Amino acid sequence: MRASQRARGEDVALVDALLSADERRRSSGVRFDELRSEQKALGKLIPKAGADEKAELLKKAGELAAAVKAADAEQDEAKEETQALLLKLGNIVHPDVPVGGEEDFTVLETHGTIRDFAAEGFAPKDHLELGELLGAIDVERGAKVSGSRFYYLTGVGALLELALVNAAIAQATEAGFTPMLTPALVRPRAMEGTGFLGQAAENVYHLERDDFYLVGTSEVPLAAYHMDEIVDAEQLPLRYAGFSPCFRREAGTYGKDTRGIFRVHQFDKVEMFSYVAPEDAQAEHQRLLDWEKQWLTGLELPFQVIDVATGDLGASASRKFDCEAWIPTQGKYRELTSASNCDEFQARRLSVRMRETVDGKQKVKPLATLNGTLCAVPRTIVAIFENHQLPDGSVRVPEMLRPYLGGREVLEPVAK
RNA sequence: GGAGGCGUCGCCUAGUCCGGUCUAUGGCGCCGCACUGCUAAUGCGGUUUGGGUCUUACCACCCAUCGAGGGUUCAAAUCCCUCCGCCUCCGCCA
Repeated sequence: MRASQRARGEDVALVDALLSADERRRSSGVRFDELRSEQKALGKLIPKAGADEKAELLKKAGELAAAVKAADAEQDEAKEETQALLLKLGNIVHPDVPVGGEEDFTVLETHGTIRDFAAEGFAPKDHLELGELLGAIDVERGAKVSGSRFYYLTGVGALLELALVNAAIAQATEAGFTPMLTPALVRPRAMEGTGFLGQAAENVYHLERDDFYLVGTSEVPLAAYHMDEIVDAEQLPLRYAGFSPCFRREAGTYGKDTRGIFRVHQFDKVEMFSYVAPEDAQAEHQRLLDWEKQWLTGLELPFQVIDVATGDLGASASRKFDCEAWIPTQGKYRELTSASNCDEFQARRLSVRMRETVDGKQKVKPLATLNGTLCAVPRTIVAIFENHQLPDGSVRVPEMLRPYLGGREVLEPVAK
């Protein structure tokens, strides 16, 4: 069930059931084809037949029709079972992924320098305290209006979000991504195909009356963008930078990260999404990670890159690299971005395929999809506030961001 | 929200009233070949997608596919139902 078990091959029973259901699907399909062929041949004779001959033929045709119907029903049933089993099966985990739970990740790289606040002679304030001093974050009214884990970004906080989003979209566009504004409400098929209705389902908002799901990331509408399409190999890679609100129920996180805006029910995010040939997926995964590193480096944040362990992978990723920024008041690295290689998992479920020519023959096969966070706004704000704070509660604006904030170099506390 | 129209194998399109002759028409585009200094033009042939059987491979054949799913029937692009999408008009609205 868990990814760590998948890695050790404990889904063997599921795979066996899947294979046998698929074989049943195939064999009943063959039988259906044969019966149908017979039926068609007989059907051609009927209009031409004489009166007495006709009665005989109609009787035979009636029997054949019943047999066809039965074979068809069996085929449908086997197909359904195959599909149901397939949807239960998680992606195959990359062999290099560390086995274990959330804490069993491997640190791949460390970047930047952690500030020594003691040496600087002051104790760092946490992001909420800073946010309130700057007039940037209002969680009290967020809770009044919408409940816990909701917030307002106000004044310079709102400007900072817009600056971050613009900077992120600019970087992605520069790298060749097509900017996309996506739907935040999707149909069940998009949600299921992307892999969010499995063990992640409890964290998804659902609008029962209209049977819409609120997306937790623009990965969903971007993955489903080419649903049921066949893409020419020459068009790959297709790269999209989506910007959308993200909604997460955060079930089972009571008491976790309750302060401030680190973990919230609604936030905005710029997400990178790639469609590539399967053989190019690993290289693309690395590229997505590189773009994330470029982004965090530009924001002058100290961070580490981890190889997420099997138990924390989710259903759709075969491998996941997270970039975790240092959060001074927590004394640890926390996830800011996440790059997943889904291989053909999502493409199979959403029926996105590629057409390539091999030895002069056209071949259609599933392609690979990958996604990576560029900027999840609230967490990025948390990291910027805490890492770039000054003794008086001001926050230094990283140089890269200044053009997007009207040249502002420092955010300063406002009088209450 | 109300009323009406529409959805055919890349694009356009015939066929749907009246079920079997649809193995889905024609044009455009595209691919191949021929012809021609080159190009163009012309002629001939090919050109939905998926699955399967057979095969070293090529080929050949079978089944499904006329927006999707169901139903009626010996037989459905064609008749009936549900759903999805698009268009027009009305209402409401940022």
